[in-house]
Amino acid sequence: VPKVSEEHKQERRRQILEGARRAFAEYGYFSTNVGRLEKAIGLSRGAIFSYFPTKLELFLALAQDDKRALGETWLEHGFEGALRALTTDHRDRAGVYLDASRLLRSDPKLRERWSSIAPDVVQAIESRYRKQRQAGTIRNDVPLETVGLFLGCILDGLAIQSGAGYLRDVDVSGLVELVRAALAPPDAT
Amino acid sequence: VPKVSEEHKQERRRQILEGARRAFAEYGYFSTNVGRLEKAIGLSRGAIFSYFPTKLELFLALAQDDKRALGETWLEHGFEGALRALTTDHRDRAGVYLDASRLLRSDPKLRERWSSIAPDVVQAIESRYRKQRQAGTIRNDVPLETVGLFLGCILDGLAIQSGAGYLRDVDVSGLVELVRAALAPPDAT
Amino acid sequence: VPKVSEEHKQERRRQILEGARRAFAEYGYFSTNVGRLEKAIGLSRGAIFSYFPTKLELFLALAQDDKRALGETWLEHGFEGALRALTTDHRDRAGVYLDASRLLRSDPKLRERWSSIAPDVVQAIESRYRKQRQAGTIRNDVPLETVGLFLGCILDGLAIQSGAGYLRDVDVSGLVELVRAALAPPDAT
Amino acid sequence: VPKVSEEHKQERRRQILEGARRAFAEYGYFSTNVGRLEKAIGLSRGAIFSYFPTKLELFLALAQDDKRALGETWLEHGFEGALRALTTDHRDRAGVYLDASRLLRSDPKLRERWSSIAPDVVQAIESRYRKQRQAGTIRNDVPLETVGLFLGCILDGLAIQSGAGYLRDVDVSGLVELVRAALAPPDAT
DNA sequence: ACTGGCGGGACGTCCCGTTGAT
DNA sequence: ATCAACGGGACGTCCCGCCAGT
Repeated sequence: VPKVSEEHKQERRRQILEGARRAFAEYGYFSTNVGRLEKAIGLSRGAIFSYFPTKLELFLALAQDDKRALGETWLEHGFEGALRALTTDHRDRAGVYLDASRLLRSDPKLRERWSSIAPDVVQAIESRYRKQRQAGTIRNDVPLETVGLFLGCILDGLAIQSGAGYLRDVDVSGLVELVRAALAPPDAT
Repeated sequence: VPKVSEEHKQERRRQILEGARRAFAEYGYFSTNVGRLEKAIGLSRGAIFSYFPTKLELFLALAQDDKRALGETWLEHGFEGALRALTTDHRDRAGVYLDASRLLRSDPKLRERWSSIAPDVVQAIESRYRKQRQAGTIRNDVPLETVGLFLGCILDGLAIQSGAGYLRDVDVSGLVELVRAALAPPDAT
Repeated sequence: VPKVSEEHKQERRRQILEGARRAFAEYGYFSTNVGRLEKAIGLSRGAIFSYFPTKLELFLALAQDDKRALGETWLEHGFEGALRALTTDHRDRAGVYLDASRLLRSDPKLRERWSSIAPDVVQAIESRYRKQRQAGTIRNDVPLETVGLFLGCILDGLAIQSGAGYLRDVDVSGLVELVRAALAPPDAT
Repeated sequence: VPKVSEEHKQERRRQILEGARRAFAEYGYFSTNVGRLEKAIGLSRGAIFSYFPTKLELFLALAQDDKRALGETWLEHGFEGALRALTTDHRDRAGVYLDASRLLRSDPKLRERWSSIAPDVVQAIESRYRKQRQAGTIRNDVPLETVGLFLGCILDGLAIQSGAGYLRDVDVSGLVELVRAALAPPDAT
């Protein structure tokens, strides 16, 4: 018989993830020591490490959530919506995402793990663009892969630039217009 | 009377920076410990830290060099050249650049320092796009700032994606074509 | 809910201070590295530095205790008692005291901190000698300050000499007699 | 054939010792790193270490000089002269002396070495007090050794106290009077 | 004779994850 | 379930002394 309800555990888990996101976003993965996690989360080491075995696992769980969340935002509100989210609600997520990207560079095992996150969402996005391409909504003279690379660059690049600090009011609308123009079929006058 | 010639010191400095770049690119700033620096550089702690007071200063000197180098490549070989460089010769630079971006997020003092690097190159690039905009080579219905944001996103984004590892042969040509289309004047049929 | 009782913590604190005193007395402040502290205390770095933030703070806490303890011995057993204690029970304290004196020379901030230790005891000692001076028990043709300087020199000097090692059996009785003669009223035949 | 004269070498040696004294007095033995020595002396590592094999040997040579110098001052100007010198010209020497005392505590080999310094001067001082004792100038109801302990305590104690900083104008005259009274024959009315 | 680049050991501190106590 | 004391490894930096170079 569990002492606490399953809901309680889920609630605690959420509390830990939320606090951890704030800490990781503010200090970065490596500069976030356990003391800072404790403070940001409001629980002690023991509690935190009973939900996640290591600091890295906690971080990865977070990054995983974020990757899925960003993908779902993209699906639900379109690319523009994803961009806007990056500069508003998901700002902290962008920090985590950046750290994750950096960790991925160095560790092939992590890369594998990363690519297996939320495959359904990734495929849904891909299939949407494939359809748009076939329907002629977006140009089809560049490979679909390149379109993905392009959009990924914009997303990731915005994550970096929005964190640089000198971008208070990012002109997302302008950016979206440029992206639209880039992907518009050539004959669209 | 100095023990070694000035040239020798410059040579050593270059040796240290080159080795450090390899190490930082492979492991990331935080996971590059001094032992790895020693091994990658081929010198001892004593030598390394007689040229740079701290690991951070060494890293920043590197990032500074890279920011300028990328800017100069951009000036000399155009945006496409800069993109290609990122995926070929400058690949290691991209890793350093990514780490720098992450460090910048957390530290306002570093941000200030970063923005004061190579202002001449930055201004030269800006003025070039301003002229192109006035000449009608690129569209003028979006602010110059937004063009900068767009190009910056592509560059930074490519830096992230090229390091992710699953991009062996990046379709830079396709990417360039999309960028061209994005910036082309609307009436260019 | 704390894991261990308050008593346990006090006990641990005492254990650390006692071990640290042995180590500092034997090797001196600077030659007492953390490994020696661990060995002398019987706890690990983690434990020690969870009670005292730095080696210096640990040392200062110790010196503070000692200054107060010596003063209280002086009050309770008189100057002779303090002298005897220095050569017997407080021998380790003398070593710590000597190191503290040396540290104080170089650092004004430490000096200030030092002078604010156990002011009640210091004042009690002062007032005792003031009364003795007024009562004619000790000579009053030298300023009270000079008496303090004199006694302080004897105490500090004995701390040095007793540690020099070549003084196994210090003639404290003779020393006390000389001190008595020095302070006796001139007309006391 | 030596390139430089013997005088030059002696001069250099003196320069090194003088600079080193300033540095050691200001920072203490352990906090005086070689960089500070270089600055205080005006020579580089290489030069310094060609005259003294290690930092410790340089320090000991200094302390040795100081012990002899203080003894000679004592012989020449009496105990009062030695006391006054400690608070004026020899102030820096006091710092070195204190460090030496601390080092001696921990190292028996150093102790032996220390006690073999300037035996002639030490014996001259001893014999002077032996004569005074026999002549009845100072009391003879305490062992000569105790007199030595007493005077040593005063000297060492003053070295400590004069460095504490809160003693700007030390009442040496008063101190001397107390010492005189302590050693005066009992029947001296 | 003198300089200072350099090797490499040692230091104090930090920090993660475990464990025993509540 | 939660806490915080604790172990012990690893880190960046400092620093001494050597010796190659002028």
